[in-house]
Amino acid sequence: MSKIKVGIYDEHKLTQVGIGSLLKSVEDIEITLQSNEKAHLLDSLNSICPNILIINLHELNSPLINLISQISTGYPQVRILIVSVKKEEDIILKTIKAGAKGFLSKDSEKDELIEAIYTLRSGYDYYNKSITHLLLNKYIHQLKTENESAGVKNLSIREIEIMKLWGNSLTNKEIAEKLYLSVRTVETHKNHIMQKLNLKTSVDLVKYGIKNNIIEI
Amino acid sequence: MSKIKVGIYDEHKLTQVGIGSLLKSVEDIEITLQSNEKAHLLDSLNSICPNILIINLHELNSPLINLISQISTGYPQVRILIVSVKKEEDIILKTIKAGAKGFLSKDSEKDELIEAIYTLRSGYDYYNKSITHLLLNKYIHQLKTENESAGVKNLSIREIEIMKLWGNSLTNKEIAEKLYLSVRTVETHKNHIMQKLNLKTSVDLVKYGIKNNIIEI
DNA sequence: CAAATACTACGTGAAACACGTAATTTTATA
DNA sequence: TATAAAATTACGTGTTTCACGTAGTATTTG
Repeated sequence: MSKIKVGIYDEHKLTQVGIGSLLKSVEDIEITLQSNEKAHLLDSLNSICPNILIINLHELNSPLINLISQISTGYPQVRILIVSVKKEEDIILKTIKAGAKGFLSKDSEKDELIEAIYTLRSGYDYYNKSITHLLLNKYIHQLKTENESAGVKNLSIREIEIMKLWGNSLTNKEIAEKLYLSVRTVETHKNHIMQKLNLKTSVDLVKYGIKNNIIEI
Repeated sequence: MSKIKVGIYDEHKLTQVGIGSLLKSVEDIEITLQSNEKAHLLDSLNSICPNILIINLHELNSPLINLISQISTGYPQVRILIVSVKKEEDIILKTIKAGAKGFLSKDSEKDELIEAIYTLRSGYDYYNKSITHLLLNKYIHQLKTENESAGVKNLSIREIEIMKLWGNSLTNKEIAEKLYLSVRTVETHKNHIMQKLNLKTSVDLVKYGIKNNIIEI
């Protein structure tokens, strides 16, 4: 097999060099792209297409998240590996959601970095141990305590109230009567809900409600 | 530190002995309780309180799930480790939800069993690698997007087919197009479904579908 | 073979939904 | 505090879905 083409993106030159030199000594790996500037990176990706793009994450800001999702959708062959000092849950989740295929914390060993690269190369995702733990715990926690509605905050109290009644199999008319509203108002609230949550069908709304513990299954 | 007190519960005596003899040779572990009968186990827990209770899982039935949650709530100091031939997702999830703190599949090595025991002893949860993968994948998948699955009884094949598509947020029109039917036929099928299941609203239908694994949440 | 079930489809009226407009009130924020 | 933003209420209009009935044509089954 030919060498694994690795790109490195790092907004700080110094640390970029660090990762670069770490990988230089590895037989199967060749660094084909190094960049510390967004525009330059995107430009380069058009001509040079690495198998793995290591993004050295210092601070997670929305431009960077944007960059990740831009690359992961625009260049799906390029698999993104995040290397990050910080390993807060929400950083990891955001990068994964944005399309990163792997996540290493900075305290990882060189061996692990290489293992991660190989793993990504072979099509799997890679998350290092501490992160695996983090994700697992979060997931398990979610499994165990099926409670609070977190991201539901965008909905107003009234909207949630109506959603609950509706999720309890009441018709619009019944909801209207119970809340002393016109049926049209109930409809309007539901329209707003659908718009806010960007849902297409009421099936989606039921699912959303269940997932967010607004609707009892 | 004193020895780790391990209990073994196994509805089949033969396999119980297997695990027991495996652990007998381990210095730090002492088997303080062995049982193959629910009532006996619960009774014993009142006098003997092991640190770890290994439950050898052959078949997951609701009495067993009940037992797990009973122990995990009634005797929180006893940390439950499931050893199971089967490693289907839903079995794992159910045991975790019920309060198991660890899960090993039967193809695990002795070393892993011991590692699991130590890990549980020190207060952490333990899930073996293949399971970790499973959970992680499920979680990550959940983070990224969603999909579909297989069904149940009363309903005809066609009806389930339509229910699935509908549960996947297709409109009647889209379903009709996909299956080369008239929209009226799709409606008729849905009417039949509602009648058969004796459901009042489509909210109920979504819930039914989810509960019966026809609709993926 | 008869009976039941499945699959197809239409008619009709009611309910729900999509999308827009809009007045009033409450809440945030510059 | 003035003003913008969001929440709550409601209607108009056209489309889609739902409830309930009818019905012809398979297919399965006792």
